[in-house]
Amino acid sequence: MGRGKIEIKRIENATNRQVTYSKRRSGIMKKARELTVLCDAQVAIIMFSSTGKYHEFCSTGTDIKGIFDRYQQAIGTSLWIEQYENMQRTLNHLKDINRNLRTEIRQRMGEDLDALEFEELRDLEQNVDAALKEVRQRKYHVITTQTETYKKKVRPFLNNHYNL
Amino acid sequence: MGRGKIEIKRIENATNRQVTYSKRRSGIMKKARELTVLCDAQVAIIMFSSTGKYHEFCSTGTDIKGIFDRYQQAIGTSLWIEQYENMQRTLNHLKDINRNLRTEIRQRMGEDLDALEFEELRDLEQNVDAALKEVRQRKYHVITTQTETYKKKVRPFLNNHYNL
DNA sequence: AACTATTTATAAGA
DNA sequence: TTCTTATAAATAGTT
Repeated sequence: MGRGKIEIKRIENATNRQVTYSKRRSGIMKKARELTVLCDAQVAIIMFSSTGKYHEFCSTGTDIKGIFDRYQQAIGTSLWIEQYENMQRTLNHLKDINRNLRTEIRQRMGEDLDALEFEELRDLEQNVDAALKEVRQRKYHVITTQTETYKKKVRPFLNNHYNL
Repeated sequence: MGRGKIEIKRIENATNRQVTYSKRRSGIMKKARELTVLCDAQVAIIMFSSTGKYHEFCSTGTDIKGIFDRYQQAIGTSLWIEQYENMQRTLNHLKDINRNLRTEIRQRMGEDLDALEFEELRDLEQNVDAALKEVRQRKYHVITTQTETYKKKVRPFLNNHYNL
């Protein structure tokens, strides 16, 4: 398509090569844009010229990263997707655990007891009662053996910074 | 270019859309191949049709990953490392929280008290003592108001599955 | 899948 | 570089 037919092989003249690159690049980008609109497709294009300059195209509603993510899922060879999803699962698991732990602590502080049934309350009572005895015993032990001055450090029982 | 001019907007007929996608896709791929040869360029293309099928093009001498790596270097910022490191930080933070919460619970159970100093023990004792009163009060409340039969559900106080 | 009338892209020239 | 234009190439509608 042009004044003459050309052979598809490397253009040796550097200037011509750059001009052709520029023209054909914009041609491909236009075609890509049309394809995404006409056919409701997602397209990502990355180009590097022989001089090292890069250009990209990406269909609207996503980005290069999004399309590459999808690509990796499609071919199954997830280079980092798998690791990412693993982490996401672990993260959610940890959040669940932390929520449970905080509930446990609140109940051990005598809060949020409405959700507990009688048998649970009975177990909790016995458990807290036993704990209280342990703490008192330990406190007595400290009083009778410890001689140094105590630091003023305050323990953060269920402080706000425990929440993520 | 065809029997008639078309408007660049989504083709509503699904069959036509697929046919056009197929034709134009091969057109773009051909153009991309020609560009890489004529202009000695590197090109990567990823496409997803509206039906979810994917196709790719990549210039010879490299691969999709290679071009995306180069792209990331070109734009100077890794698209994925950042997100990954963010997650890693969040994960470690959650693990710290989790560890603190479990320590708190153990101490509220009267375990691992050796690390506590006198004032901490005194606070803990008061706290557990107050909690015990709350639990007893609640248990009494349940006994005197609840009439239904209690389910046999066992609460998992600090069960193993709390650990990650 | 093929065909072909048209539109579109572009090579070479200005 | 940007514009022009003759010609090659792509493709929309059809079979």
